[in-house]
Amino acid sequence: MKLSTFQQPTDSELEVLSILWKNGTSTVRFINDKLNETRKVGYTTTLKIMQIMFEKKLLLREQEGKSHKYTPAIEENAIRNRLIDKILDSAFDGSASSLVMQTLGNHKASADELDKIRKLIDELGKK
Amino acid sequence: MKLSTFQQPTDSELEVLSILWKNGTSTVRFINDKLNETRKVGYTTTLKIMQIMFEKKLLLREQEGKSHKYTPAIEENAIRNRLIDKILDSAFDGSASSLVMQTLGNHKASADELDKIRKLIDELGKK
DNA sequence: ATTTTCCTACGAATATTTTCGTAATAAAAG
DNA sequence: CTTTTATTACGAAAATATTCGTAGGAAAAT
Repeated sequence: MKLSTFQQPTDSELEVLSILWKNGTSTVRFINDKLNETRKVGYTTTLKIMQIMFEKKLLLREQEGKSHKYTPAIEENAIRNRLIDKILDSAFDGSASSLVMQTLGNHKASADELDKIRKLIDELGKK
Repeated sequence: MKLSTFQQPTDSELEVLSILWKNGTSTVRFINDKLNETRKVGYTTTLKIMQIMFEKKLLLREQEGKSHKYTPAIEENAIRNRLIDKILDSAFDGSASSLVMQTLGNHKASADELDKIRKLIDELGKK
């Protein structure tokens, strides 16, 4: 049993969260610069999205001089699980093993990574 | 290398596709009934979505008396891969093994399924 | 001290997705 | 034959997400 304690982030919001998870607490300026490494986004666009995220409680913020510093209010793993659940539900008939196999089949993993996965499977098998 | 030959389905469109993949060629009426097992949706809403999908070439259709029968124009696996790529990119830093481990960690798989995955890993390891 | 730069807040325009009402018409039922 | 039912096409409303312009003001540069 798990109840939804936060709103599902949109695609744009997820981009912002990813940058924050990777780089830690940041300003709008920093996030906007990062986004612009990939695609053109206006500063006020990013600002607006982050303000909305703050309202939705997806981000925390604190004053820092004239500007704000933002921090994710939710854990990366929570969102990861959410996303996994969503595609399991919508496209994999709820079958986790299908998702796993399809993923492994289409994306190279190093011998090292395969080993880690094997170990996890062994663990899971024991119980 | 793979280039995008079809448009990404929206969430609603994906629901329709799932039903079609599971049940085969169907009418709007059938899809709408299925959808209404889960949530309330008007008939013309479903009709409209399927008409748009036809325009986008996500569905094929053929006349059948007064009505149409629709068939998916794209393969389930193509969409599955698309969805996997998307969340890998947006939330898993591109790491397939992270996605796999997170999935296994959070969703029970039967001993049988675990076995199949193990075999796949062995296969992949050989190459 | 004045100008320029940088930030927030706000509102509105744009784009996209989802929803449904209405009209036309064909088929089925009576 | 007439009425009821089922279906498509179409357009537009509603809901949601994204984008950006403008104004106000604080800080920094000149």
